[in-house]
Amino acid sequence: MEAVLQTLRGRGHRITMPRRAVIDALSRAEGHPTVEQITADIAERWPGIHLTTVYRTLETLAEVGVVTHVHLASGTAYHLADSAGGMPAHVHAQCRTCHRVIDLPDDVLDDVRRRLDASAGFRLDPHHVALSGLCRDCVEAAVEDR
Amino acid sequence: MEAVLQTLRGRGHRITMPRRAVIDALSRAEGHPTVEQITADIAERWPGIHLTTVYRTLETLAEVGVVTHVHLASGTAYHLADSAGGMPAHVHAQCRTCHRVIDLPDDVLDDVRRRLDASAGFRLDPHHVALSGLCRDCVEAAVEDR
DNA sequence: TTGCGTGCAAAGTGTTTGCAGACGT
DNA sequence: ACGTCTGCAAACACTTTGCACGCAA
Repeated sequence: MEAVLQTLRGRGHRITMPRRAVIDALSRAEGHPTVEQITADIAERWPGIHLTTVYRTLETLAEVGVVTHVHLASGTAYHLADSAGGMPAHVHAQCRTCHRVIDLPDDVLDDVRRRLDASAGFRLDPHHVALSGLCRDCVEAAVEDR
Repeated sequence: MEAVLQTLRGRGHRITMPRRAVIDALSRAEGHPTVEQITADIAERWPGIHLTTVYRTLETLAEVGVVTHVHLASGTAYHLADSAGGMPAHVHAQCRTCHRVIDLPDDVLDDVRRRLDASAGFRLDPHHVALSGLCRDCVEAAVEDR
């Protein structure tokens, strides 16, 4: 938390209540909160922080490199970067039925990445979008439905 | 085209001008058009077809299984399904700089899929979202910028 | 003739922008 | 005191919905 604030200040940004609030929310968040969820979480302890401000704050934090975002089928989710005390980098997968996000080992796409680079010159960024599919529970639920 | 119309009719749907127009647009489309692009393309030859109708038509065609969609970072793109005379199924990758969509062999994610199924019970759907990264041209452009 | 499908308008989402005032430095 | 940040309202892009009419079957 303090380290993140220092990074911010070092880059010429100011330390404000909304920024503390967002960083706080991200650091205590379990999974991969959306802007909506972050704002809701903040609202309980730091009332009056506007949704717009959360968007702008996340943008600033991303620019400075302390937050990362993933594109999910259901929207965009944020979390603290590894270097800022968040989870180590990992690949995301999302269930297209229940929308649960599953964290995968960071190297699951390494082979694919090598292959795409070699064959098409395409530099895969494994963290930027979530893979899509069905989680175990939803597969089982689908089977029971028959 | 005719085959697709038959499928539609067989499922109890009616054959209408907008539906012909959308199928026509999809079958002559080069890449992975968005709803916007499909509508624009249609507008030239079949004026007066409303954006709303294109959305609804695509929904119907998807329900019947003749069109497929991919979630790109920049929106949703559609194309005819393999079984409806479209391209064979393939994996998509999109450049996060120029937004170009690159088609990849359908099997690039097979290993990953097997691994996710075995380790987490997650059934990957390789076609539903596009992988993200940088295409060759944009990698080179980035290097030149230094 | 029946009722599905369409055009149009309007409402919904999720995100961004413009502006005046508040506040960190 | 300066200039960045914030709250608010409004604009925005994309997608969905309600409704009355028109047309496929």
